Amino acid sequence: MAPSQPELTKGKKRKRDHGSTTTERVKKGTGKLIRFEAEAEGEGEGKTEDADNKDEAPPENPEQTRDLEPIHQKPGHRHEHSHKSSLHPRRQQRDFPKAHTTLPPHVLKKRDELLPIRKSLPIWPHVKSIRAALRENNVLVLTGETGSGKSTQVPQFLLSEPWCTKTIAITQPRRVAAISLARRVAEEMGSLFGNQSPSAKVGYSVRFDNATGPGTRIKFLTEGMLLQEMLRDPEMSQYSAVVVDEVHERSVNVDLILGFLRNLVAGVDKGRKRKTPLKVVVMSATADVQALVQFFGEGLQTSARDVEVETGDSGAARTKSGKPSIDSPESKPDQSTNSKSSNQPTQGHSQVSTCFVEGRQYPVKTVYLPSPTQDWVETSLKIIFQIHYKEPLPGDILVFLTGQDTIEGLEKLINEYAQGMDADVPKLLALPLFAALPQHAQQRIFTPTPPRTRKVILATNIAETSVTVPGVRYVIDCGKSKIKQFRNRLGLESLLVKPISKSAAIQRKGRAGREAAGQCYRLYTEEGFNTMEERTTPEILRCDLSHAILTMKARGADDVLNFPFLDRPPREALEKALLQLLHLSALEETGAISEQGLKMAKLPLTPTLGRVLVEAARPERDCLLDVVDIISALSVENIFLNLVTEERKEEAEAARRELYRREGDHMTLLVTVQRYEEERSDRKAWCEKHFVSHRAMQNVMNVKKQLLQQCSQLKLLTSTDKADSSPSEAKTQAILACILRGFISNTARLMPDGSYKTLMGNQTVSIHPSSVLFGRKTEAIVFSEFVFTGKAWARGVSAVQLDWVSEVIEAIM
DNA sequence: GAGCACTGC
Repeated sequence: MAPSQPELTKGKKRKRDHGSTTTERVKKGTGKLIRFEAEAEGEGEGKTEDADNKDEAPPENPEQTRDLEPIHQKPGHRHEHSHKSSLHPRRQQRDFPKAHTTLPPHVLKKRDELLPIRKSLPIWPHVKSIRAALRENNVLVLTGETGSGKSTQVPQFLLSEPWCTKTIAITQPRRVAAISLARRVAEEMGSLFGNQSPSAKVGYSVRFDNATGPGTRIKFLTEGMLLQEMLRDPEMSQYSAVVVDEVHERSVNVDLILGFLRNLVAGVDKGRKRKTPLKVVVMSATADVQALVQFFGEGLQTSARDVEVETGDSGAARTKSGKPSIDSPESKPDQSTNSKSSNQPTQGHSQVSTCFVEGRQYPVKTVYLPSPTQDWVETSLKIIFQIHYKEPLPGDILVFLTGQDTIEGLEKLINEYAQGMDADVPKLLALPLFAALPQHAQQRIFTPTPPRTRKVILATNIAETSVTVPGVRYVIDCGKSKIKQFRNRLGLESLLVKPISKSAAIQRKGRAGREAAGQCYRLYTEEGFNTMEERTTPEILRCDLSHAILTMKARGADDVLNFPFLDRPPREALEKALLQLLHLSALEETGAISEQGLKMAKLPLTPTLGRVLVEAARPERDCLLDVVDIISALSVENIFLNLVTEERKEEAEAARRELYRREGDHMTLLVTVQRYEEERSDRKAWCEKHFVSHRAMQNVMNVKKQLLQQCSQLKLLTSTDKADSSPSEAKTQAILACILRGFISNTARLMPDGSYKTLMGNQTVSIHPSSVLFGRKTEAIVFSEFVFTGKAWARGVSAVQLDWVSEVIEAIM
């Protein structure tokens, strides 16, 4: 039962990553960071802290970090940079606030407190080489492991550079990260934050929340936000540099950003050349340096060849021989920055620099199972109690499982077994953690552990990247996760339990070594580990590409088959998506983006939902406001609460009956949103009464507001349409026609045997039990979601007439 | 005839 202890580490004294004197500092620093991450999870975002000093401007001191003694210069003694101002009129134009006043004392104090922590970060000694690298070249690939400090320090290092006259953008995959990093950097710089004051130098931009001002020089934003900006301002004229962080996570958005940036720095975008070059820093945790360097290096070389052809410049000819630097960082651990352009001084800016920064991590011992198991719940249970009896407190346990059901199963078992423990054994506190859990329940992992208690956090993938659980010294990893996979042929998504990659396993293990030395129990054998894929398949290789391609077309990247992909999706997947966009009339027959397609690309919606919206704005449909309500409800998590017990389910059914519509789920959503809005006194109580999620409804209202704004910007909101509180028959038909136009590939007809078969593809589908049409028979259905979980399910279903469907199909084929 | 990893605009 007990997993074997690995012989390698047994009895051997574990070596720390650093000496004992620095350990204290490190611990202090780590602790701060974790508290700060935990705060960011909460509401309010601490915006009040500096609020009473709104008018006080911190000193502008661009030189401050240059000599590694940034903060020790007295405020007010700032350097004058008249030469810089005359060289860069843009800076004057932006009128970045100047420091005529002293800093608020508490802001100063905080800044000075943080300085020693900053200085102890592994990235701090690299400041000179990072700056030199970007003076020499326009692209830097920086590899920094967890805890290196790259996300907070790199933008600060670059701010004082002569080329940096505008703003630095730094992207994050998640909202919380963008917001909390911005707050941290503001504190470190002794600046106010966000839009507290026009002089605030650090800000962030995430959906529904833009906290930037005229003085913003460092701007943290989500990847999606940057992409939207890139559609509106193709040259990225407000930025001197773009830092792309967490590239190793390889979201579709990051892949698009990298492709666009490569074209931009290489100047291959037709007619798009910036006056001053854009500096690009690509930051990644794992050592994918070679692929990234090659990716940008090839682009630069192509452009250098173009220059040669155009100008006949003999100097440029030499670029051809200048290969991009492809040294792996591990091979040169003592040489922090590599650049191959030094031997070709005439060829500045045509190469890619690399930099490797070591991480900060305590050692973690790995323990494998002697033989494979299928029963993770049972095995986890044994290991949890084995750790609990054997290892001293403190030291919480983090268990990685695949989903809600296994988590709840294990939680129940732990609680049962824990009751049988002797009174002298410390208590065990099992805490589930998954995204669908209400916010307050998720917050429980951040509350201090009660005395003589060990926390056991039972988590999904959410704890791998999104949430940092404090206090963990033991990790149990089942080696699997649920992965979404798009099937091109069927056009449906499936969620499958699959083995994780080696890099994910290493990431999970690392969660045990954030605060002290730890242990990682892998519920698989060492051989099992060795057979795992090296890295997780990037999302772009396993998702529906229609949205990505629409974005590319909207940005003028017309030749999608030759787009610079870091990983090129199979031709079949690209063609499938192009065809889908053609059917949606987002593209012309020639493949060029249509006027309609451009509007769809600018909406924060999938192409299908975007198409529904655009259709609703047409005069003959004239139902935009109702459709916006439906789309808003479809854009958020399920607005109807999931009930567990049979009794509560029946209660909910009865309470919701007045909302249900026989036309299907879409009209039911419309009525629910309308009734919620009609409720003027207590919407929260209304939600509780109808078993509707209040949080989800608040999100619906946010999305609705944003969509209406964008509709008016895109000149879609010009109709005479009025939302009726009870849509007429004709209105209902118009609404369903719009839904059909977007989801024509998601239609099915009733077969004589009572099953449904899709009209395009002849696939059997079933109406999902969550639908109001579950168990009903109607001649045809249209559905907004098509998922495979053991069986093909249609979710978000409306009843339609077969001849409506045929009409649309004939029109587009 | 019964289900849902995680982000994000």
